[in-house]
Amino acid sequence: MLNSTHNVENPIFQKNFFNDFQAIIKKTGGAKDPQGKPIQIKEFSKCDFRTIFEHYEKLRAEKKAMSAAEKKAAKAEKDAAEAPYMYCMWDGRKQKVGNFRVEPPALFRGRGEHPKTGTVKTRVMPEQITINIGKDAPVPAPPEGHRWKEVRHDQEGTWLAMWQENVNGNYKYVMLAANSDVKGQSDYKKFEKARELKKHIDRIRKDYKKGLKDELMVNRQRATAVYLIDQFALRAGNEKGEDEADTVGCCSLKFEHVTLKPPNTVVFDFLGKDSIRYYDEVEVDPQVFKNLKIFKKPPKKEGDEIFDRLTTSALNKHLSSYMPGLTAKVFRTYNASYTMATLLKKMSATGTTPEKVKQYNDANREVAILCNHKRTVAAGHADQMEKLSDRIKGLQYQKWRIKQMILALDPKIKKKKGAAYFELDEDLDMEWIKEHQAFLAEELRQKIRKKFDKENEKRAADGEKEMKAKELEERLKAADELEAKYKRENKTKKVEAEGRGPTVEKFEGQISKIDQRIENMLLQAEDKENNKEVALGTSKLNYIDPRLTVVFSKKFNVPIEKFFSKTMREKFDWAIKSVDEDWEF
DNA sequence: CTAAGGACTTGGCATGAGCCGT
DNA sequence: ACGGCTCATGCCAAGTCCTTAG
Repeated sequence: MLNSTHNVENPIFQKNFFNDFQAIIKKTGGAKDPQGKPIQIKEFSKCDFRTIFEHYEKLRAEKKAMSAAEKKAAKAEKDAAEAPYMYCMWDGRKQKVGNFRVEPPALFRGRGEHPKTGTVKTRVMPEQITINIGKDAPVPAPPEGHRWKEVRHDQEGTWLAMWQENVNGNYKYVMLAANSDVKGQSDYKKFEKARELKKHIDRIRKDYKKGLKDELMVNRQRATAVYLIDQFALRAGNEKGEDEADTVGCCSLKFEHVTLKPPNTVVFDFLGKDSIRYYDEVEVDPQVFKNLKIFKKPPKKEGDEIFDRLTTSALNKHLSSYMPGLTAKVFRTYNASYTMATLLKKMSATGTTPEKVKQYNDANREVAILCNHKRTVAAGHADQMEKLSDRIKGLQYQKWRIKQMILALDPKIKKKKGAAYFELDEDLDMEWIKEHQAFLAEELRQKIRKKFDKENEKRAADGEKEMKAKELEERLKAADELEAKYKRENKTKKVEAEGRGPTVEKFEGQISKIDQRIENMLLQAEDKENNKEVALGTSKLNYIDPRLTVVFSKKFNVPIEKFFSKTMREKFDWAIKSVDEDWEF
């Protein structure tokens, strides 16, 4: 991780790591110099860990350098070693296990400004691990010379093994994979619960609207919080400890996270789960605005909680009075799925498959934005967009040339199709075209060289004589000719018909193919740009009722594979086989 | 009531397999 | 067949929420 400068330069990371490092050095007999004399290690900045880093770099390089056959063999070996742990028997049925590997030792990183970043996460020993297994099942043997912490026969829990991690004292569980029966059932239950909320939502909304004016401050705070959770899909916001990153949700919002702009605009600006920034400027119900103003009234100041009379458990207790099992997070599921359902319903079934997929993704994106699912813009995003637009332009240019070839075959077509048809696209100018032509020529040269080298390699291998450099030069002339041809075309604005037996029909066929490719790439480009800082995966995986996607797929006749990957199809198997196209959320 | 314990879902991101255009 | 790139997948951290203890 020496290349992970973002972490390594963080002073908290350094301090936490160095404390643990010194303790471990001490515990393992102290440090020695090359002569074997004991020495004290006192300063992090004087330590050079590069040899460790280089060691791992070397291993990486070796792995990368393996031949395809070696890689295949290594993978087969790994698969064989893992095979016994991949599945378990659950009530007599074979089920896939999710995370069957214990987490290896590492430096804890955490997200955001985590006070414990850099701490050494130690190796988990069998003595720390509790096994949960059927009463009559044979207990798997711990590693030689070790024993399990405990063997339990808990019928209620869904975990197979459990341990406590040393950095934060969190529990870690080995559970079944997402495609297992238990996980599928609980997923189904989750969405059914959200659907049930539909029957109560009007009453709840009416109630909290009324509650916004409640005399009792506790109730008024509660109603305001439910309003925010329902309208803006905020998380519940449990209290957090001193030794965790400072993030908030609804109930833990602080004074400085909410700015009021009269008459009724509210600006939210805070770090939510995973220290992801939530920023939104919204108009709210006038009474909500008034309430927030009251909740922020002096002597309240920065650092104080807005909902000081409210806890998540009180809020959830209240919610459960409307409907058993109703909690804050159900609103997120409900509103996400409801939004998706509404958007999908509005769609028309016209267009090509990529267009329908894009429409679906657009709806998916709206849900992701609602849930504030973000990602950092990929490092090469701008470059990638540039490249994509160049490829589109390249196709437009290619199309223009083919059109000129049609004219070369039959100049009379110009009148028939209209002159505009044969004009250059407006985003192509001569400067770009010249650059592009140079690029195409260079590309051709590279190709020729590569082919030449390859043929020579083959000749050498077969014991034949290699071709001379002269031959390469000869071949490279093709690129020069191409350049000359472009030059001529630039001058005369005419393009000779290329290919064997060129006909207008053939060219038109090529053009419509290019048109289709351009269309697809434009969609792709738009999607990419819109998605640069929105993560669609989380909402698709956890919030949008998969049955909505199945219905859309059936109704609009788009294969489900366009929306769900293989693992997702397995996870949502219960949904895929349960609904027809009339199903509604 | 609060705090801690415990079990489960949700979340972003690194990575590596496989896909796609050439 | 190959290399670049995309996207699926695994990883594990960080939430939610229930239960239990005091």
